Amino acid sequence: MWLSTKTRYGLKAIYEIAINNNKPISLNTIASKHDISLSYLEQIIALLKKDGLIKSTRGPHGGYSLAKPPENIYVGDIIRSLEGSYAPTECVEQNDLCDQQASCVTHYVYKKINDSITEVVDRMTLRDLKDKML
Amino acid sequence: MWLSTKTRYGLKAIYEIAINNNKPISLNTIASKHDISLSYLEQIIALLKKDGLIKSTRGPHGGYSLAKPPENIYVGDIIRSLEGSYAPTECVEQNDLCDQQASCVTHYVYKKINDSITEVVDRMTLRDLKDKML
DNA sequence: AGTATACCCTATTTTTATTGTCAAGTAACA
DNA sequence: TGTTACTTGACAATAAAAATAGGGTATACT
Repeated sequence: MWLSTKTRYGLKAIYEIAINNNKPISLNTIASKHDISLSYLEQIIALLKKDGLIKSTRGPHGGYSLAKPPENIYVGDIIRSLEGSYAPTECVEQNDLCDQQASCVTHYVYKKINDSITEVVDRMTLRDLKDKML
Repeated sequence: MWLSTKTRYGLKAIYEIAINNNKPISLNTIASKHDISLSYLEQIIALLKKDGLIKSTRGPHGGYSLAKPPENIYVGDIIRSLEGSYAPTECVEQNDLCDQQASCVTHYVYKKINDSITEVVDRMTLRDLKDKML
């Protein structure tokens, strides 16, 4: 299991935000529904906000809502925001780490894996997920 | 970076074994070539042996060689032997962990990712890697 | 027989990252 | 003007990964 709780909680959270249809939803609501500590959820949600995927409304009846239409928010964006990277190795995400990439057979394997994950997550949007569950 | 050094070192090692063409190669040779501690490499290689991917020859001129033809050894087998699992979440590898899989949108995402990795690693054999680098 | 080589096994330590908790704020709005 | 809710930063607990250490056993070649 290589996805951290940050990503797992965060993905659930942004999906909750998405299905709330533009009405702000409070972290308290999400935290109690999914049994996550509020403090921890605050840290997680801050990542998604920093990367411009969600926006916040303060005060009573405030909360979080999507910063753009769900069809423009890719699962890949969400995972990269929360997890940082889903690359199986550093040499795949950081090209200058090793100068033998061209002749490195293991790098070839890792790149194939990374590409196949990208293929999945950068084709899938929050709109797709919403539609799927209706 | 979610693949452990176990997998990274181990994959390099079994590839070295594979390109040595049935002649046993010692761990000392591999360890010094790739700058890995011998003790650590021993632990790693033991996993591959336990799972029947390589075999050992003791004594002088001994070492490790493939237990079967390279076209019958899949990269998926190697990674599963070394890493245990490449599933992004537990709920993907262990079905009885959560009873809401059918209606769980995040499970859907994780399963898609897992399937795409399987697609890559269970199509790739050590023969393919050898051929690629010739 | 003796010795060097190389595999074999288990325990322990070090290091690092994850997973949270806690506390003290700031902003918005009814 | 008080309540709701977001914001920030420090830090502790835990678990896993990464590596070290040190003993042993089998085998080939003098």
